[in-house]
Amino acid sequence: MAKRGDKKTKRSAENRRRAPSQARSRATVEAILTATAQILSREGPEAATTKAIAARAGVSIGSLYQYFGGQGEIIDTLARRHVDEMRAVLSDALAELIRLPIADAVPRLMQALIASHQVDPELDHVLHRLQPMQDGAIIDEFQDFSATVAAAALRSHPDVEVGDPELVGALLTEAVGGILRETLRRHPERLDDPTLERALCDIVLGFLDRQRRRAGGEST
Amino acid sequence: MAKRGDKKTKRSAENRRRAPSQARSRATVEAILTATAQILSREGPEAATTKAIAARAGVSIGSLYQYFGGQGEIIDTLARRHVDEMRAVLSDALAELIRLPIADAVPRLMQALIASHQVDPELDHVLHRLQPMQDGAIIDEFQDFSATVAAAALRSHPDVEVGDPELVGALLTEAVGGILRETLRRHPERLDDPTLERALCDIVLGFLDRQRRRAGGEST
Amino acid sequence: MAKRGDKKTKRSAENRRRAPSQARSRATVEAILTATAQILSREGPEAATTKAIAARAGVSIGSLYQYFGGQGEIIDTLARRHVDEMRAVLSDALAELIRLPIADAVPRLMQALIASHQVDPELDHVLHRLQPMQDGAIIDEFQDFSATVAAAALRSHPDVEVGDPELVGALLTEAVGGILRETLRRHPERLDDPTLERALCDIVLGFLDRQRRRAGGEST
Amino acid sequence: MAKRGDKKTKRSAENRRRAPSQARSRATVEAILTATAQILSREGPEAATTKAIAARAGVSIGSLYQYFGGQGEIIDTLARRHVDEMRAVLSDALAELIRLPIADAVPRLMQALIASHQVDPELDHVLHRLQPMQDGAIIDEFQDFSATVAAAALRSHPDVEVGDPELVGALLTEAVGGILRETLRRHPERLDDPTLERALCDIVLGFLDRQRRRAGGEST
DNA sequence: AATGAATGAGCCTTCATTCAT
DNA sequence: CATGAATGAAGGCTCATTCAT
Repeated sequence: MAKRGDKKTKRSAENRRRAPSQARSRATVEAILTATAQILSREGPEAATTKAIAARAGVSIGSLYQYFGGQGEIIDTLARRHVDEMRAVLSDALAELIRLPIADAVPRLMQALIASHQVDPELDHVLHRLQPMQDGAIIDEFQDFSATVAAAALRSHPDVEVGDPELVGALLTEAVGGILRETLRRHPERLDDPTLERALCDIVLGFLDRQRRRAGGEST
Repeated sequence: MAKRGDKKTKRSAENRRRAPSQARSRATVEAILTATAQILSREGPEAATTKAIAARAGVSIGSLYQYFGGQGEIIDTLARRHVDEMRAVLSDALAELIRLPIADAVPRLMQALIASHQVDPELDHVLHRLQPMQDGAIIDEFQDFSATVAAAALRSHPDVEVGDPELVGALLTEAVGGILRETLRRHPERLDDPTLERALCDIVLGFLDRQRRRAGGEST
Repeated sequence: MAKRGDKKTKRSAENRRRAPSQARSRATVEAILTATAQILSREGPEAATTKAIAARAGVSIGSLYQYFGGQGEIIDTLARRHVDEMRAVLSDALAELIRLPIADAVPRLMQALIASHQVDPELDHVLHRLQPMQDGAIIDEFQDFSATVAAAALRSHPDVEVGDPELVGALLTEAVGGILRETLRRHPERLDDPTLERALCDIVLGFLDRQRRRAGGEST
Repeated sequence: MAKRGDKKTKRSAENRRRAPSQARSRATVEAILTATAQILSREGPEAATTKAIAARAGVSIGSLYQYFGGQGEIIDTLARRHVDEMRAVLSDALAELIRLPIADAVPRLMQALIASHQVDPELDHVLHRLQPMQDGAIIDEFQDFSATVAAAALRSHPDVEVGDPELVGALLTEAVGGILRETLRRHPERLDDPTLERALCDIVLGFLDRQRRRAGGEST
């Protein structure tokens, strides 16, 4: 690896790869992505060389370039998939959230966030390290999505009063996300502890309590 | 970069460069560290090659190895300094925290955490990305320190009731740290908004409220 | 060069390049080995840098690592080939040696030793200089082989009486080898002088004479 | 090390060093040479960097260049000393050699050769590896000296008949030298075995026997 | 004289990418 | 389409030598 984001990439994005349409092609693309994900999470970013990816995928290095614009694109694609998976897990839990009172909705949301972070924590961590620092990193989309979801929930719940649902949604999901990522990285055993989920709920609900009180106090 | 944490580091304690004692030496060391910090925060980890560091520091590559065991050691030293600075900023605000009621102590603590995260946000972010997945990363020491400080505060305040001050301290600082780092990275303008600080306080105090209520409820 | 025998060699059996199978590959390998041999014998070990080898072989530096684990492995391979060649030349002359009386066998053996040392004297010399002080140097295998051959010859000839054929074989081949290498290195013109071969025979036969006499005298 | 004989040496021989005349200077020179010899024989040629030499000698790197034209000159000086020592050991045993009959002279000579090779076998070996390949290597002077001594002995002994004393002297000393160096390098334990010395004598005397017989036969 | 910080050419090796087969 | 040999820019590091102090 080690070269992502460098200026010396010689190939422009619109190069040669075709959209995989054949079954064979699709299988190759899958193999490449799976291989990359495995290497990335098991051996770390430095191990994810094109040679290693091709070897584990059981294809030739040339095939990598048949289907992807280069190493960076493989990782971007992987990031997109990973984010989509996390997003999907989160979405699944969202359907009836609106109808629940907030005290019930928050635990569900927390469970969903925990679940989505468990999709592939190592990969998630590696992708966070690998994505460019600039804005627009694919991996950041999950945080944005969570924030949006949270904001919508805050906005639609009549028993919640917050001044700026967008901001609050962002802050709360950043807080929860920060906790979850740190926990998964450094204290994965805590995930089995129901205390964690309860604490996450308390953070969110406690915050909303105070916001409500504050709003009430201000308006009185 | 891309090689930190590799297995092939072969420099032992013996042949490590001597601690600089002359004024000239110290200046060189400073130049190297400053140059590295600049490149790291402005151009990213990939740009921090030995050549680039030496060039920006205005010294020869050889001088890098006069004072550091290699590229990794430069970054480690930088990380240590950065963590120490952040820790110092946090510590400064800690003195009389114990005497204050929690509702006053928390805002102070939040201000201190905000201030410590402002020491060098870009560098902080890059160092977080540079850290290996395993435990023991230097940059993690700030989180550990914050957690310890928070735990001590929770423990020593009579108006706080939490079951596991260590865990709660860790979770709250992870939440706040997560928010701050994301905010600094993606929405730095929010820092000027007093809403942020208030929100952080609400998160912490709201959580403690609920913990207290829960504890009270359980014991009743 | 200068780095052979260092501790930092990190290439394990796993990631060693595959044995070349295609014709193109074999040609590249040959080119690399030939280039290395040439540089080694014409310009000395210091000149055998990877850059120089690749340049003379007409390949890129990367190709060196496609087929060899590194500079050291190229030289080891070369050494092995050289030793095998020398061994082959010596072996060819060995077939019917046993049936000849010792006075006829020794001249043949000397001729064979001379011939085997003429395979590539400069390379031989450089390889001797390159060898580490410890045991196990590839280049030493020729001496060991010669010693074994000589010991077998001594043991199987009824007109020879020596106490310790292994030791005597080793000493005589060391003597002859020492003479031949020095002669080739510093006085190559002497090789054309039939005196040399005669002298080598006289050394061996004279020594065996005395051993026989000593053995006879002792038993009488 | 590793750079001896390279073209890029920037300094010409007639550079700056003064002949050491003060006591202090002489001590420094000694320290440097001793340090170099130690490193060379104990740790091998790769370890003999100017830094290591200066460190072990307890002087600064600068001092190396005060007294020597560079690393190469240190080693050359060391080689000269080593050769001189070996030569001295050999010379000491030479005085009354001429008066002894050859059968008594040869054992003495062998003892002397063994003794001279024991002066510092490791250093001797390293110097052989380090000296340039071209003619005129300092380390070769011992062989030349031995050959000359041997030739003189052969010439002056009435009970010896050889056609070309110079050549024979060279060959015999090459043989003995080859045996001794190989023995010291690979089988140092054999030196304690009196068999070795006897074998060396037998080689020389056996050879001379045959030469005499040949000469006698030819003249008859 | 002595010191040792500074220099920088040069070394070995890696790895993303290309392209002939 | 697939292959993988070939490429070569770039990286980290070493070490003989210089020179200001």
